[in-house]
Formats: sequence, C-alpha cells, structure tokens
Amino acid sequence: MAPKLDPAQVVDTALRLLDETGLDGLTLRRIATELDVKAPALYWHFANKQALLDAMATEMLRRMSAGPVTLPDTWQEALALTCRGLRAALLGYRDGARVFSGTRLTDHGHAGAQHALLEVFIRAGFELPDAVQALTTGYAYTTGFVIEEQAIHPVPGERAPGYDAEQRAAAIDPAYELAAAAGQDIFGGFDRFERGLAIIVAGVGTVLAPSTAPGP
Amino acid sequence: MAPKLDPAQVVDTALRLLDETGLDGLTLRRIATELDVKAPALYWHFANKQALLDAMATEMLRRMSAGPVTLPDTWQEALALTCRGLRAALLGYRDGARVFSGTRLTDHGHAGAQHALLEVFIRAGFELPDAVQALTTGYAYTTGFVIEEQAIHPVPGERAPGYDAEQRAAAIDPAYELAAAAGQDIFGGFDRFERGLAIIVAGVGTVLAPSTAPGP
DNA sequence: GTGCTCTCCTTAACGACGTTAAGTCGGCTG
DNA sequence: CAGCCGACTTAACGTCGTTAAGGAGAGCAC
Repeated sequence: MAPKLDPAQVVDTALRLLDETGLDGLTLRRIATELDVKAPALYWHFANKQALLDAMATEMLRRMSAGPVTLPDTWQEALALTCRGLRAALLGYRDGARVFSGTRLTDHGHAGAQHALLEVFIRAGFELPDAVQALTTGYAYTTGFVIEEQAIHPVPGERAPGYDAEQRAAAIDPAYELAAAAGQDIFGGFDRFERGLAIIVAGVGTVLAPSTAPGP
Repeated sequence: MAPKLDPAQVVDTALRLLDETGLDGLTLRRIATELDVKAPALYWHFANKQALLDAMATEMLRRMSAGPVTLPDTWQEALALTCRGLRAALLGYRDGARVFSGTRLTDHGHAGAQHALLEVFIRAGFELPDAVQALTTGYAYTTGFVIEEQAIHPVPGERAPGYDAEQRAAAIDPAYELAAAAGQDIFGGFDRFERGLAIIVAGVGTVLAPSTAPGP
C-alpha cells in the first residue's frame, strides 16, 4: 500500500507548525493531527521526538545551502555571506536558533557547502586549522546572536514582554547610568549583527590571515 | 511559623540538581523532594517553573560577578576577562548556557558590573554605542560558543554520543576531504575559544576603537 | 484462492510532567 | 478565645512522550 506518510512530508509539516506554535507548543500529537494520522504513527518513521527535531534542523540548513551555489572570491565576503545565510535560515523559523542549537545534524549534506567555503580560505593562503577557526568563530557568533534575537522577537515583528528598553532603564539603579543607557543600544533596532560580523571579519584578517601576497 | 522554604535555598538546590540531572531531567517534583516538600509548595514562592529558571540564571550570573571586582585598565583585557568569566559561569553548571539563553534576568544586580565595564571603554575613548557593540558581540560569541560546547560535553569530561571526529569523517562523502578534515579541528581539543576571543578583540580594535591618542 | 509475511497505521494505555483547586494547620492579632 | 493569614499538603486535571498490542491491506508462495 502506498504509505500515507513519508518522512520528508512529516518534516515539512513540522516546520510549518513550528512557525505557528513555537517550539514549546510543537507536540507530536499536533503534528500527527495535521498529517491526518495518530501520534504513534510518527514512531514508525522517527525513533523519537528528538530524531524529528534533528531532521528539522537538518532540513533548515539544507534549504539554506540550496540557495547560492556560487561563493564570492574573497574569504571576507564568503565568510560574511555564510554567516548572513545562517542567520537568515535560523530567523526563517520561529525558535529556529533554539531548534538548531539543540540538535545534531542527521546527515552531512552540508559537507559540500562547507568544503567549498573552506576552499575559498585555502585558496587565499589560510592553513586549514585557521580556516576552521574563522568559520567556527563566525558560527558561534551567529547562533549566539540569533538565539538572543529570537528571544526578543519570538515571531518577527512581535516583541516578547519584558524586553522594553524604557522599562528596563527604569528598573536599573540610577547610579549605573551607563548600563541603563546601554539598553537603548542593546534593544535598539539598528544593525548590530552586521557590525559584529564586520568585527569578526576584521579580526580574522589581523589574527589569522596569511600575508596578503599569495604564496609562490 | 518559620517557613520551611526560602527562595534562595530553592534556587540553590535547583542549581545543584541541575548538575546531577541536566536541564531536561530537572523537574519541580524532583526539586521539591530534595527540599523535603511537595511540588505545589514551590508555587508559593515562584509563579511557575520559568520564574524559577529565571532566578537560577540570575543567580548564576551573580556568582560570576561576585568574583573579580577590579577590572583591568585596558578595554582589551576587560573585554576578554568578561567573556572568559561569562564562559566559566556558564560552564559551571550542566546545560548552563541553555538555561541562561532561555531566560530573562529577574533583577538587575549585574548592572553594576556592566557599568564598570562600559566605563573602561568610555575611558579609552569609545562612544557608548560602540562600547555596547563590542560587549554584545563578545556576549553573543561566548554564549553561542558555550552552547555548542555543552552540547558536545554535557558534563565536563564526558562526551555526548555522535560527536566523534573519526565517526564523522567516515560518514562524510570522501569528495569533501576538507570538510572531513575540518572535523579534527572542530572537535579537537585545543583552545578555539581563546582564539575566537582574540579575533573579536582584534576586530573591535580595528573597526570600533578610537584613535589611540586619548582626546583632550 | 488460501495462507503467510511484511509494512504501516490504530487503539489503548502508562507514567511523568506542569499546574490548579481545595483543604489543613500552626502561629499571630484583636 | 475567635479569627485571620501565611505556608504547605492532598487530590486531581489535562497534556505530554512513549510503548504494547493488534489489525488492515499488499505482495508473494504454492
């Protein structure tokens, strides 16, 4: 008999529901109902809920890597583009960063993209460990940033309660004016992500980059 | 009657249990049992479980800030020291980063430390928004790094299954040798955190730092 | 065509969780 | 002494992830 369910479709539906309900509201029963199936049916295709979450995270990344196949020539642009892409992929789903950081990837389909990216660095004269260091630093920054970002804006546009800058400033001991004023910048809207990214790219340039003259 | 429970003691016990059980195993019933009390008693002191988690995160930070009261003079050392301290605080508890990134702080006792830190930047000639940018970039990097770190090492020393470098290399398409080899560096033990921190400090230096000569 | 097996799903249920409602019981105040 | 209130217990609700047992239908054997 033609199976009513296939894993890819389950992941699809789960990702769609994630946007509606958030990670905490994403239950197996809800997913199953949406697929017109009872909850235990999911266990035929996934060992448990975590396995489904892993598959969801993998699919999120896959959709990101599916985008631009051509990388820029300079490692600076390649690194920045990758981090922007990762951020966009995580922001593309509600609680995307939390899902992503709580899972292990279930396949290595992203190895191709990773390889291509590393090649850009190698071609620029980086040693492999340095290239890896540059990448992982960018990844850590990006995931950390987006986790905080999504804690403030669970769904883009809305704003979680308790993150209001004025309210925060009022609660802080006035003696610490700097910390209070900082809230305006922390919660303010301008593009902190891009500036942080610029910091990291520049830092890689001074700490890790080989001499600008390519080797013989 | 002398209350059997006080909130600080509850937070204490919960943090201790967190190390034993991990975040997923940390239930209200378990915490209550440890305190020789029934679970609903906790609702007298905390509105719900999230409120307790918030208090735990706050206490984690408080213990961190309780440490070194004297900051270094240079912003470079101050930034690095703060990020190292944050990492140490998060690593100090099992799933510390996950607890921390999922919560909002319940008081602003850390405002003092934040103020002092910002002052170091201001004294070095930074504009406040730039100082905040430097800090938040370091924070995002640190939390992102530690979340990944604790996903691999749930409890320091042990290692979660599925994160073995050789196993990973074997699973990757051999055509992507760079990505496979990268695993050795990703999972390898040397100090990626410090190098990433150096990248960020250097990047702040080139992107944000004012001219080295202090203004009049 | 009957019977076997394998795949894929259902029904029923278990134990644990967060949380709420109602009750209890000591100590303090009038 | 009566009454209130703070702090906790007992009982229970609904939901969750997960497991066990069973059943319907397709494909093959003979």
